[in-house]
Amino acid sequence: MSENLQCTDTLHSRGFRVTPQRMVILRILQEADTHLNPTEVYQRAQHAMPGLTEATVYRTLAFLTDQGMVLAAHIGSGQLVYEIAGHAHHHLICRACGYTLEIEHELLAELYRLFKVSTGYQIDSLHTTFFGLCPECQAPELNNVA
Amino acid sequence: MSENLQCTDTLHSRGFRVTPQRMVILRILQEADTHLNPTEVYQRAQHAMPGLTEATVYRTLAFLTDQGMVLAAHIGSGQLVYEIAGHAHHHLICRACGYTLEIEHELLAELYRLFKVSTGYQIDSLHTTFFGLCPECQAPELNNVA
DNA sequence: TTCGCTATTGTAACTAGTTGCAATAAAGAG
DNA sequence: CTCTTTATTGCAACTAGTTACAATAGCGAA
Repeated sequence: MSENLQCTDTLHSRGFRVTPQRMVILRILQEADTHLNPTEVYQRAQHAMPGLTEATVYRTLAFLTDQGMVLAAHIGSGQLVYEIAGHAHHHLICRACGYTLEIEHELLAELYRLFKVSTGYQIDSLHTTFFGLCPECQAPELNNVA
Repeated sequence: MSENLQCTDTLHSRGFRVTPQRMVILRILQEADTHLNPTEVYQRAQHAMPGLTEATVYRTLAFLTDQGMVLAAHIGSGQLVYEIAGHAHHHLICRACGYTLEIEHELLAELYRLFKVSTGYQIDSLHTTFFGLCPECQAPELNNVA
């Protein structure tokens, strides 16, 4: 609830409007414990607000991402998913079983400093995705000899 | 040319067919000095092979990516681009001007080792994209005081 | 070389995502 | 409370990307 109030203030102070559509979509992302793709957001929003269109969902997600209230990430080939902007974190996704692990941003902070020093680029990706194999899915390929 | 022969052998040895469509698309990616999106690949392919369809371009790019001959990367919101698989590298993209810098994989190797130790995940992303601000685009926001 | 198997392509219909524009409604002024 | 401004929405048409299925064509076998 307090998060919603905070978002309301932020929007007001930046000259944007607080609309029920935006509040519904923010609420959905806050209550989700994981990332959602636009269609999932749309489906959940239908319950709270049957008239809401998919175009508005796409536009609102992009808008909230621009405002830094929501983080967008790519998972798999082309799928964009969204998540409420909380603690900065990144994803390790197993490309075999799809299991997703969150890692703290602090693990990448040193890398970002290295980028800054060696290239001048100030990186601010807060939601980077890395693909690989989780421990379970490495096993069949490596340990089946014995 | 020798790269094409190598790809031919690889496809044969894995039981896949060597088709003119695949060769054309591989050639285009080899001759491009940068990454291309599917539409750009399609347009260039039209010259060499007018009958080629866009569906085949999408399918072939996904296929070549699966085979490890081509690398796919996300740039911007939802755009997937492709690049011939050569040296492993990653991208730093300026979200203000869009300028893209390549960085060697070696810079991320230590991070991957850290992932492996702390989570067990064996990361193999060879084409990760980081967003931020390039040195020129940082200037107006930071240095305009004096 | 010819044949047969089947991976691959092209077609066309489909789903996903975007955008222009008129209608609506948030929010400040009176 | 009412009016005015204009950001935002819904609609509908659009572009981008995917997929089912029949036709085509690699390529190994004879």
